[in-house]
Amino acid sequence: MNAGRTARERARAELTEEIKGAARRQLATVGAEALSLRAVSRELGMVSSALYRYFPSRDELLTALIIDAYDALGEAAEAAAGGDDLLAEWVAIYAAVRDWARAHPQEYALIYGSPISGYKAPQTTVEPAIRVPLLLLGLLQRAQASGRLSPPGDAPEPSGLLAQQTEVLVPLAPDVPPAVLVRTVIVWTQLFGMLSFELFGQLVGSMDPADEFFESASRQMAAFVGLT
Amino acid sequence: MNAGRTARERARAELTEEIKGAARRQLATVGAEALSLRAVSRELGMVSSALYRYFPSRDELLTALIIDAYDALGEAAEAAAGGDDLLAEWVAIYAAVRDWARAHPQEYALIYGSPISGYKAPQTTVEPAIRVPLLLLGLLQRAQASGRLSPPGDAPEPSGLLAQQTEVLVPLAPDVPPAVLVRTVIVWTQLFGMLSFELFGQLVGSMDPADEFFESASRQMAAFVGLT
DNA sequence: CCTTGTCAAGAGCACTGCTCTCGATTCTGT
DNA sequence: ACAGAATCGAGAGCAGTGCTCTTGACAAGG
Repeated sequence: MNAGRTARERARAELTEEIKGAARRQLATVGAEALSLRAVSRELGMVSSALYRYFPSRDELLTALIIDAYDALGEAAEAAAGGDDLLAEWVAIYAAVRDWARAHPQEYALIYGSPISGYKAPQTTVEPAIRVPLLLLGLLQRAQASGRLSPPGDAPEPSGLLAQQTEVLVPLAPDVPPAVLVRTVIVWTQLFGMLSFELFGQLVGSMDPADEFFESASRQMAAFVGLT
Repeated sequence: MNAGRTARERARAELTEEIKGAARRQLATVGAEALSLRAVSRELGMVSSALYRYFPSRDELLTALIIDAYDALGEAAEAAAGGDDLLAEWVAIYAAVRDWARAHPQEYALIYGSPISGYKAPQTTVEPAIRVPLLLLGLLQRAQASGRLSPPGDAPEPSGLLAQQTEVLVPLAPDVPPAVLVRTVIVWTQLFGMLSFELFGQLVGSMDPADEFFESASRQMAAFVGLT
């Protein structure tokens, strides 16, 4: 693990982690757009310009934080997977995603909120970003393999461009019928839409606190994709 | 309409609008968090401190823009309503919401993106914020009244706290059964989750462009709430 | 040992939101 | 019609920001 060769390299790796830690701590209190390199450097007892030895710009620091956040969320979700009851697993994944998001609202906003102005997400963020939908898709694939997936009869077959786009998802869950793949995307957008509404305050006054609504939604969405 | 009494008041109202216009224009290019009072004042050929005669702070300006955005979106959605075919109306509302959002991505991000750091939405934003869900709910109420609503049999009855929260929605659509009210909230979160994913780049690589996916989702969500 | 690369520090640039003061203008009550 | 009050834009200034460039100290490898 700690195979940093020279003392310099080890010191550099450690300091890089410390910077991210301080940045994450500040992120949690003031939010992403108010993240200040100078404040981070103050917390670490160094001068702001020294940070640029480790991150060439504020955006690069944000990118590192974004990737870390996607990975943390992905790990939290994957930790909730497993077990024999697929429906219980589905509901547990929903709950784990929500728990992580509520525990790290600013990091959630960083990855699912409005894009930072002038900031273009590099390709490296794509892979960690799709861990959760991939997890759901994998669950459905296992369900299909074990005969626990009953595609609802009213799920329309995708056609045209939509069918073409659905093709891309087939390798990820070869046995899941296309109609269910489309529904999985719908369900995926519903999950994070619901979460964003809760965290960003759109539900205040109606479904807040959203515990029971969230659980009900997770079960209804499971039924929607045919998971029983 | 233009009943500003004194010349001062008329000038003030006009300038207030001009400031919002310039701010909106800047918003569209640089985004919300990079909206600069000084840049707005420069565009208007005045000094930055003068803006504080019209908006006590940057946040107040943002609040005004937020309310305007909610209202613009609400109007766009309401303009798509009407007609005799309720299902077509439902799909048209979805399309209108999407069209507005894609035409005004920064204003959309302003209201449905991550909350601005340190900014607390005042109560005045609530009413314009719920115009779209209210529109959908009203449509379902009309559908129920004309017997066009067939609540799916598998829609679970809300219980406990969820049932209690659903009560709040009953006055808005008295004839719509509680199970459908819960589903309407689910559908509402799906709509804006899907839209946020498209606009914020989460769908790139899978369902982008999302035209066909969006239409399919709108129809499947209509069926989900029982609209035929 | 001694060159080479890396490091933190500091000064400085252009920008931000916001406050305060200062005259000038406009409105309002008499 | 005129005096006092309210409102206006302009300007200077404060504390903060991201970022760049230069300088001198230190460690790594030949």
